[in-house]
Amino acid sequence: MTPTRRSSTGCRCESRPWMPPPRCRSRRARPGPERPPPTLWSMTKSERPIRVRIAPSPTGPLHIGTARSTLFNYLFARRTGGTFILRLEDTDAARSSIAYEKDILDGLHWLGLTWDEGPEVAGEAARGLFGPYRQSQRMPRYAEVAARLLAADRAYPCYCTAEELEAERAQAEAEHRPPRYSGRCANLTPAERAAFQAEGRAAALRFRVGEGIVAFDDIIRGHVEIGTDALGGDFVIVRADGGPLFHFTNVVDDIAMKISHVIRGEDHLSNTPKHILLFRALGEPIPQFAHLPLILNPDRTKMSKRRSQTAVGDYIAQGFIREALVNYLALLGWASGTEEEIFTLDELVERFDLETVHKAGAVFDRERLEWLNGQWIRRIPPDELVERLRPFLEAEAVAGRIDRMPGDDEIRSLVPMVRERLPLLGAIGDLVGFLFQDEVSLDPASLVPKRWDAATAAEALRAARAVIADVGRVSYEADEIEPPLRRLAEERGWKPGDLFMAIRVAATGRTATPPLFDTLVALGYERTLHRLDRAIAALPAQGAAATA
RNA sequence: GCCCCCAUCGUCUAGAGGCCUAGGACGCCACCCUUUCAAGGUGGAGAUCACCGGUUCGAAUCCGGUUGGGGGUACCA
Repeated sequence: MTPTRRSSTGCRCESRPWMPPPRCRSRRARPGPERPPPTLWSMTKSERPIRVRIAPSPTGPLHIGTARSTLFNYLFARRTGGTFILRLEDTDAARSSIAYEKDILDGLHWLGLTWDEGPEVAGEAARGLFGPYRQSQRMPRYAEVAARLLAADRAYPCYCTAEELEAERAQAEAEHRPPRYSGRCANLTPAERAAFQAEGRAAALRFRVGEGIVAFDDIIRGHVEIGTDALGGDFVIVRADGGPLFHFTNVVDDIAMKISHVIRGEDHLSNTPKHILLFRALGEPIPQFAHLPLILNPDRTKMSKRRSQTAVGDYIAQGFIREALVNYLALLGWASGTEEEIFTLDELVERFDLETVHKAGAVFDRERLEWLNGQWIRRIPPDELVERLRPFLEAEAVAGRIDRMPGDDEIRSLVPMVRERLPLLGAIGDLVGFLFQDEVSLDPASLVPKRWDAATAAEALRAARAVIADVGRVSYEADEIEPPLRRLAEERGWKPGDLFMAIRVAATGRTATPPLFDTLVALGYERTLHRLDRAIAALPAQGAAATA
């Protein structure tokens, strides 16, 4: 066993003779130019090549937690030069669907997390020497391994029915005993087995757990020991209908795919002894384990659809971008140790260290994600942002919230004024949708700035209309519009802000918009005049008389 | 119930026995910038490091216990 940071001395430096002895410091605390090889290597120096996997089950859309596990596996693989494998656990035919499978694969591709072996790689055909990479195609293998376990008496047929087991469980519950399989079928004689079979009972296959304590050194959690008596008795590895079960398929596949490190959620920590027992029974090397902290609902329970938005697809649909989601997910449970926190995927690969993953669960904080998303939107090159924005504008058009779809040049011209104002790409319609609507609805009350009355507003809009008309279509630029309007305000003794607000509401129907003059230019000369006319008409007609 | 894991501002975290009167970020508040909204800048509030003991000259950090939280406990994954 390689030492972990929770080894008996509590000091990781003992395995690193290059460290000066008196001061025990991590490479993060003192990242000198001559820094030693990352501790990663000492953790993974086993002879086995590094091979990690993510094994999603297509029984639902891509979950945030799966995305995070995938990311950590990916970072570890890329950091160490290992191989990253994707395999589909699609044995649960009743709940699995091809649509979910597509959602998961698409989502992972969208995040930019590439794998080296899998049922499809980068959208191309299956690749890898250890396939098939979908469980539904591995049945012969499970049957073969199950037969081996049976032949070696490491597993035995169990004829108990679901009802019988349920009764046992209820009994245990009533007597306040931990639920546990009694082992009724553990030592059946051949005659007894024959009798059950004659009854027409189908047998499930149970694995003999045995006695003792299973210990392992988790890369993140340190030394863990669990007594086999806490495992609930001999567990089923193949159902009576022949379907192999999770713990079993998982181990069989990890063996077949030569997985060296199992990096997964903490919810599997308690199941790990079962897996280790299986590896042992099959005489196979046991991989290193790293159990990641869970992502939590605001009430600190395991993140669930009930209490949180868990589908990656929903985040995509709202306009979160991959850079932000990847960045955010990496920071849930891991920190670089520096004060930087904006990282690209490649930068994460350079800095990631499985050993410094935090141990406690982390509440998913959407506001922080949105902030990061805004940071990333501002960093995207303008042309790229046009590409990313287009689908969201198309969605606005389809939904009938805008009346025409702007061309790429038009979107491109909007970029400077929207990129600082978008927490989400999906906010684009709300931000500048008024540019692409034929008419905007006007609330006469909001047309009148606080310090003004309706008459002043009407008069100001008429004057502003004249000034803008005077600028003319040809020189209709922000720099041409602003000075004469400021002059107008000065001449009439109006606060520029009030004048501009009246124009803003008249032209856009809103009190909050991107900078006014750029907005008017984006709107266009004719449309601006038209909207000013409509606004003037919307104000009380006698307003003009009152000011006279 | 039993087993396992965990515990630093509301949230994400830094912290590896003296550098900690605990740092950063999100969010919140104020101010600056400013035509609105953002963005950006500056400042502020916000953590008796869950609690109690112990080890030590010295503990957020090491040890034990308590409490609290979470996860697991299927012929689900």
